[in-house]
Amino acid sequence: MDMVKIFRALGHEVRYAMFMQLMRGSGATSCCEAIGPDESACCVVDFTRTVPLSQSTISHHLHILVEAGLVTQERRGTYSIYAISEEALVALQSLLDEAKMCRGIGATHPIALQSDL
Amino acid sequence: MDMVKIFRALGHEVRYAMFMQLMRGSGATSCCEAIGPDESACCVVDFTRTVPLSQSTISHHLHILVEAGLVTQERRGTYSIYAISEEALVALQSLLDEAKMCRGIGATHPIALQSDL
DNA sequence: TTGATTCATCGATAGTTATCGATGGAAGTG
DNA sequence: CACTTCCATCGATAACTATCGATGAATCAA
Repeated sequence: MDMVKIFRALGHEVRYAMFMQLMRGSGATSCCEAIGPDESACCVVDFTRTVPLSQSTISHHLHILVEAGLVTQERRGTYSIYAISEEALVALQSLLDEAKMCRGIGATHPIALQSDL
Repeated sequence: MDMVKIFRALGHEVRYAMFMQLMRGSGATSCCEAIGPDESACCVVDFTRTVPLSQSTISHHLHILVEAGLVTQERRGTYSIYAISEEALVALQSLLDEAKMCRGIGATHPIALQSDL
C-alpha cells in the first residue's frame, strides 16, 4: 500500500466527495439495475448526477481512486461498478495506530516513547 | 479540520517523509540545542540533512503541513521548531471511525478504541 | 443489423504546484 | 557595533494535474 498515493488520491475535493458517496453506500439510489439495493456501490452515471464535471473527467478521477487501492472496479455488462476497498481502510488504520504508538496516545496509559529511557 | 487539505498535504513524498520524521521523534538527533532530547520535534536544519532539497523548498513544504493543521510551529531564538499536531491525528481517526461505522467493520487493532485520543 | 447506452482513452489547454536562487529580517555571538 | 546562523518570502520557471470534447470499444436491445 503506497500511503502517499492514497493521500494524493483523497487530496482532491471531487475524489474525496466520490469516496464519501461510496462510503455512504448508494446502492438503493443507484440508477444501475446491476447494483443491488443493499449493495454499497455506484456506476459512473451515478457520479455524473452528483458531480458537476464531464463523464470523462469523472472516469479519470475514479481511475485514480482505483490505482490508489481505495476503490475496486468491476464490469457488469456495460456498467463499471465501483465500491470501497476495505484494504485501504485497514492500511490507513495501521498508519494511525503506528502514529499513536509513536506519540504515546490511544492507550489507557501513555506508552513510553522510544527516546524516553 | 479540512480533510482534503490534510490529505493533499500528506500526498507528497517529501511532506510525507517529513511528517514521518517528526512522528518518529528526532529530538535526540536534532542539531538544534533548543530541542530537548526527549522532545519529538525538528528544526529546519534537521530536515535539510534528510531531505535532498533546498532550504527554501523545505520551508515551503513545512508551511503546507502547518497550514493543514498536521504540524505545529514555534519560534525559539533563531530556530523554528516543528512538531506533530495531535489535532490532525484525532480528525483522521474520526474519519476512519465514521468509515468503519458505514462499512460495519469493528476496531481491528488493540489501540484503536473507536473514540479514544 | 442498426441503434442506444455506458464508459475508457486520447489530445489539447488551462490551471496549479514544486523547485530554485536570491534576498532580507530576526536573533544570537564576539 | 559587525558578523554569523536560521529561516521565510519573493519571482521565475519547470513540471505536473484537471478539465474538456471527441472518439471508439463493448454490450445490450429492437
